[in-house]
Amino acid sequence: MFTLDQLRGFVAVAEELHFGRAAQRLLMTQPPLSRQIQKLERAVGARLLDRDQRSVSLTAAGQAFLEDARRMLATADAALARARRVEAGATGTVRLAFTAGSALGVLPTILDVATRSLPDVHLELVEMVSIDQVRHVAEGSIDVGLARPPFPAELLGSVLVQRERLLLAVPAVHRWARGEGPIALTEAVGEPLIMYSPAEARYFHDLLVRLMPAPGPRVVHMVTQVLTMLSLVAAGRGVALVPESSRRMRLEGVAYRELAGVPQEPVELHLMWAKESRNPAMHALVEQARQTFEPGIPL
Amino acid sequence: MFTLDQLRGFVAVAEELHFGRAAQRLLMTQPPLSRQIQKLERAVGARLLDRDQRSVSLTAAGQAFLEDARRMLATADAALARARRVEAGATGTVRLAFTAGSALGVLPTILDVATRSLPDVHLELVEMVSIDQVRHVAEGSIDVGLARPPFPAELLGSVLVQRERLLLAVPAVHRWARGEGPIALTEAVGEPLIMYSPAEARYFHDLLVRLMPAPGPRVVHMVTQVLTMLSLVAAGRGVALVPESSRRMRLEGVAYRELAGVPQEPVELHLMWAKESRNPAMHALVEQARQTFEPGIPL
DNA sequence: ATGGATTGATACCCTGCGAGCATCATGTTC
DNA sequence: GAACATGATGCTCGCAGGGTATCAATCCAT
Repeated sequence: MFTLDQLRGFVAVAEELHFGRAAQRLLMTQPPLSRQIQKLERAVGARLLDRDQRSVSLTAAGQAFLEDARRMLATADAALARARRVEAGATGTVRLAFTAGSALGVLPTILDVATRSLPDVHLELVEMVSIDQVRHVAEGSIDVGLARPPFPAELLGSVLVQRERLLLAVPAVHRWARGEGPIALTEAVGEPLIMYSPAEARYFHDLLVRLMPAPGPRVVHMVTQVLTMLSLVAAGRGVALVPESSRRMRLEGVAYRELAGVPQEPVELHLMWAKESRNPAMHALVEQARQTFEPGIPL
Repeated sequence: MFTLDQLRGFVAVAEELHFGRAAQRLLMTQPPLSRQIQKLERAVGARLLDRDQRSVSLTAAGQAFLEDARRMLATADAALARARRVEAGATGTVRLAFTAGSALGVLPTILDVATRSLPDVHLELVEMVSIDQVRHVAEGSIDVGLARPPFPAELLGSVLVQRERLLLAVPAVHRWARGEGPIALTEAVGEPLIMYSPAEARYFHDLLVRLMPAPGPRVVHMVTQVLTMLSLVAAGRGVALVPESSRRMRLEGVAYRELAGVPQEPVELHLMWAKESRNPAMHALVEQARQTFEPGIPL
């Protein structure tokens, strides 16, 4: 088999059609170049150059081989550059998981930051609930997640990217739908409540259980998705506590009221990644996100 | 700069993920192989392999470089064969790219047509996803592609060679696996769905997004290859929508059902080439394909 | 805990590939 | 036919790269 140096020699001679000048261009003397070409022709098993003591020309086989040789050399250069860029984190692929809720809120910002500051990094998006994200990120099948706590801190790093209020969603036909101002949580628990499932939507479930005063509300449904929850509210099945960003869904038949008697912005969303991951593009993305969000979040 | 031998060494180690076995495969001992890789990494200027005393794995840069390395080695082999054929007086060569999916469907027919009507034209085959095909055909490093739309019409010509149905693939243990008759798409979206990646498998991704009714399915995985998709189905991770031809893979643990509520044959495959190419053998092949397929496709 | 097994990295040796220099063979030009 | 130009060949030598022996770190079984 031939070597890349032989290819470079061949391309130079094919372009100059002159061994001496080609050797000069390659910063070498003419004799080794001659032998390089001979060796290449033996390796290929075909005459590539016609040299008749006075001038050099390409054979048909040489013309065909020249194309391939140029292509190989170009690929070689490109491969170097590409590998270096990947290592520097300037290019590559990041697999990003997000919760359905974050698609309405902070995900567009993240995508914006990523495409602006890392234009050559390719993003693969997968929708996934928080606990599944934690598993996939820990396993390495996903690089970063937009998810809600808790995370196993020894494996995963995380940075807070969003805090938001909890609103009360009520049916449009409900007596509270037309009112103004906040409604006290103590008052709200008198209504039938649509609750989050403790398994798939553990974060919201636990958050609400912590906030609820002792007697506890009357739970009429347990669901996983905020969208399902709002559909049930619209159908008049009860009221629900939802993060403010879900208001952007603009669902027919649902009205929102502020809540009193709850912490100001209790709903957190984090960007989360495997600490020991060796995907430089992922680390670059996280760094960008950190710079964008970390100082900007009023705590 | 690196050498082809170093590339061969790297590819072997990347495939075996083990220096000893890779060295065995290359008919050499392990120490020089280790140094070959070190030298390659120095030449590239990036770590390509993570080796932690016990196991070897590819870095992100290594994954990117592996693709290029494989391409260079393949080009090297092809260049030898091509130069020899040209010297032997054989007429032309056509480099044909195909998607993994088309290998099961229309590719055999194309090969049949080509070898029957153009016996002296040599065909080089490369497997490649559609977007890569478009790039390579536009650049001229591939002559024709069997790919899915869209194509930039000002650069590339194309002709439809296949339309096929979309089937629902379900795990063999699923309750639908033993049934008969079509399943409505509206019913199917209730199941967890394995989806196509929007980047590498853009055609299928966009097609499914267009077909899906509003609430949207629960996407549990995003993959690029139909084979991966069917493996996940076989593993019981969810259901998938796949082109009918993939049925020929006969994967254990997967059952197929027809779909109702979708267009009859929504999956298209085209033969596609660079209009301004000067490869006569390529144009002859395209002409043959056009005659074979153009009238035969019932639209 | 401890000794053996596994695996990639190092030390050292040695062969041979390939570069340079000098020179040859052949063809062109005046 | 002499001077020149150009690619090929003979010879020498340095070093790239392969082999053997061995080390260092880790895993595993007892």
